[in-house]
Amino acid sequence: MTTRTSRTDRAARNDRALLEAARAVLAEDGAHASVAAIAARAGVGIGSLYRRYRTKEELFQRLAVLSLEHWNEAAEEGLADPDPWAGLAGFVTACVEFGQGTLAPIAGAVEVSDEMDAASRRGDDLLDALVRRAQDAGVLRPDVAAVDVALLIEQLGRSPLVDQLRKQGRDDLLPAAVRARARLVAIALDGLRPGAPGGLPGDPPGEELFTGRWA
Amino acid sequence: MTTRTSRTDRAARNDRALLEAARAVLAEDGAHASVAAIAARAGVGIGSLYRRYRTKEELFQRLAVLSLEHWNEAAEEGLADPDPWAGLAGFVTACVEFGQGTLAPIAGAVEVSDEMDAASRRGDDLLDALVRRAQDAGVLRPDVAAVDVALLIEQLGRSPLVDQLRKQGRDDLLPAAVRARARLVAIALDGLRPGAPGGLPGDPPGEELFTGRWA
DNA sequence: TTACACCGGAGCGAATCGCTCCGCAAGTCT
DNA sequence: AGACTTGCGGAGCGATTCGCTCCGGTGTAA
Repeated sequence: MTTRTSRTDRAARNDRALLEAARAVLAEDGAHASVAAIAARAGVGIGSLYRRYRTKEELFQRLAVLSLEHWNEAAEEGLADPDPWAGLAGFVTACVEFGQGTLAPIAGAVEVSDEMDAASRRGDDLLDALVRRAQDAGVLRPDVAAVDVALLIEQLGRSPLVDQLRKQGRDDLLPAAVRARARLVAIALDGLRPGAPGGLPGDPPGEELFTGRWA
Repeated sequence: MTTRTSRTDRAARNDRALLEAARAVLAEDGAHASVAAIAARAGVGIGSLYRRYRTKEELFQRLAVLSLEHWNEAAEEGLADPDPWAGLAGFVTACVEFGQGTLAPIAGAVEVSDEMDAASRRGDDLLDALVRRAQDAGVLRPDVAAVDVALLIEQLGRSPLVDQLRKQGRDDLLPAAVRARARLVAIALDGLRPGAPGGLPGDPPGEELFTGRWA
């Protein structure tokens, strides 16, 4: 049997491909990523891109919303885990693997909508809850602040390890790079557990440092 | 008394300013950093830049050499420390604060000279010694490889926390960003100490993943 | 004062940018 | 089946930015 692909099916698939391509190109090229590069990677014409998103900014804004939504969903899944440590660790891992932080280059460029602002505040609250629950259970060192965890995710989530290799066409090394990043995450997570000999230097930084807030 | 500045003094100062500016702009703008931006930040005319470095590539190559030299000097200082842990921790801290890893965007672009190749291999050996000494002393978890430490430095050394804020002109937040980064380094270092409940996932990755090798 | 080494930046051609517009292929209706 | 309609792809637009050259101006040394 031959499966017919309707026009709307095709449009939806193009949209998904565009968003995924945009994330990849943005991670590789930074804030100056061109729409031509995004369309090419998605296997889509420039015209199709501009029918779906009227400007480059509109596409980037959509991307930011998706990023915030993923953050919040991952945090909710973490809170649903009965084990406080596993919940926090799973959240951090999910965010790093998703590439949370690869959008940082455009954080100051896109205009913040009300929707983004609300999602961002909700993400703050969810992370706070995740951190406080782990600390109350005694499985997270008490001197780390929620913003420390957020910055850790942002820092490890943008991955030269993965994105840059892909840009250079070294696709053969990609699986190794993903494994290497997982090891770094494991090291950082171990550093978050209680029992460290010394405390953290300085006071916790202000929340405004975290570009992932988009607000 | 008025201090006379000779022509050669001025030239030397311009050269230092150019290199520092190049590092800063490269960290902020990525691989597509323009020579105009570098010259402007250095407070120097484009003409002066092109008298000292005949092409953009030549400037970037010089930058890579400086980066390798700093790595090796920091590693030697670490080995000179009688305390194996303090030596390793100091090395990591020095490399992160120097911004080792901010040059990663151009790692695949500049041509590798024999000088760079030799310095790179020497850097590998120094790091190996640093890691092995700490593990033999029992102050570094045995399941981390030297390349894990190298990747950690590269990942934390490129600092959106610092560079991106500077690009956005938020100089007021810079000290806070530096402190925040120091806290992340402290967390990661604690994760490198022995006594973690679980081991690291997967095998240590191959050395070829570390772009800082420049070879 | 004269001579000149060095500096700064206007401006070159080439490349790339975001974006528009239209010819064409492929589902949908009669 | 044939006409209609919808959405796709990419050539090409003006504007911008790129790396780099080249020369008039500036300030030091003699």
